[in-house]
Order: sequence, then structure tokens, then C-alpha cells
Amino acid sequence: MPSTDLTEVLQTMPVTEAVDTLIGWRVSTNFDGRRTTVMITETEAYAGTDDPASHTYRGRTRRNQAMFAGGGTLYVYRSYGIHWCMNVVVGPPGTGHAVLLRGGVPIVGEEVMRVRRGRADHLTDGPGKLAQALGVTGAADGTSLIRGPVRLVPGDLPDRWQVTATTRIGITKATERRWRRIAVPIHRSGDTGGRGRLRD
DNA sequence: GTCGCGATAGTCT
DNA sequence: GACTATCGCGACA
Repeated sequence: MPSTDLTEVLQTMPVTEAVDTLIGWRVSTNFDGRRTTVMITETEAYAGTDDPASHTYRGRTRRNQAMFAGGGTLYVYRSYGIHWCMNVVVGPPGTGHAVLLRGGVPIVGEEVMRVRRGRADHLTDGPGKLAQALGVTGAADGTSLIRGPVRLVPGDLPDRWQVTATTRIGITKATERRWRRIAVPIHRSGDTGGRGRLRD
């Protein structure tokens, strides 16, 4: 898919559809010549001024301006004063909709991720961990997901993975909306419990 | 495996 | 001054 079309797709797709579509896509970063890629396995939708749980519910602020920049933009914010979290902005400029990337599976650069995380396990199974493993910080807030250091690449889940819809996590408002998606490998008999790890 | 809890600082009221 | 789109660790099963 040409990149101009990708921007078009992200700017016209409803956020409630993007939360499904982005599952299985890849996020690839290149910082200081170190490339890392994950497959997205967990997402949450935040629907702008219609959504009390969204950072953009009360309109534009200094923090959330990237979320109003239009589909194809990366929105990065600091969570709990400690962690960075990444969002794919969706919809036309000014609408303030985005999909939070909550988790993924390492595809490329797993060793780099271990170094950045300072540990060998739980590399990308949470929004703060995912951003840290990919080397994403507030410096990348507002950059293009088509041309910037953090890029989005369409893709599909492998066979034998399935997606479930649940309520969102860690929020206190509009908790009834089932706007979270999580993909897990389907258990095969004889499988001793690998974490759904993939090869290149 | 699950549960509880403290750390920590930017953002908004 | 209060709240937070989280994480890691230790306790327990």
C-alpha cells in the first residue's frame, strides 16, 4: 500500500474500526541506527470529545495537540510520571481520535529491546514496556507514522491467532465501552506454552 | 499462576 | 492539590 494511501486510510477510518484493523500491523522504529519491529497484539480506542476517557475530551491542551493533528500522526504522552505510551492518531485533523498501542510481539531487534528494557522477559506486554522496548519517548510525539522514526506498516496476524474484545483498562470513565482488542495465539494440543513468539 | 501496593512527575483543576 | 490510558516486586497459592 503506497504511503499516501495509508494516510488516507488512517484519516478516513472510524477509530472503532481502527482498533480492530491495527491488530497484526507492525510498528518499526529506527533510532541511532538500531531497528526494532513489533507486531501489534493489543489496542484500545479513544474517541476524542465524545469519550470521557480520552485525553482530548476537554479539548486541545499542550499535551494532547498531536492527537488533533490527524490520522497518521504519532501521539506520545507520559503516564504516571514515569512511562511513555504510544498512540496512532486516527481520523481527520481536529477530531482528536487515537488508538493506544498496549502490547505487541517482538519481530526484529529483540536483543536491542532486552538492552533497553534491562531484562530478558516481558519486553513488550504493556503500553509503557512497548514504548521503552521500541525506544520511543516524548521526543517522537507529533511525528509522522509514515515518514518519521516510528513507522506503521500494514500486516496480518499469523494463522492460529484470535482477537477478543474487552473493556478498556486503567480508566475510570466510560468503562462500559468494549474498545480494547487483544490477540492471542490459539492453544494447540502438545504446545507447552510458548509466549506466542514469532520469527522473522 | 494471581493480588496488593508504592514509586513518581507531568498535567489539569 | 488531586489525579493518572503503569510497572515491578514481593507475598501467597
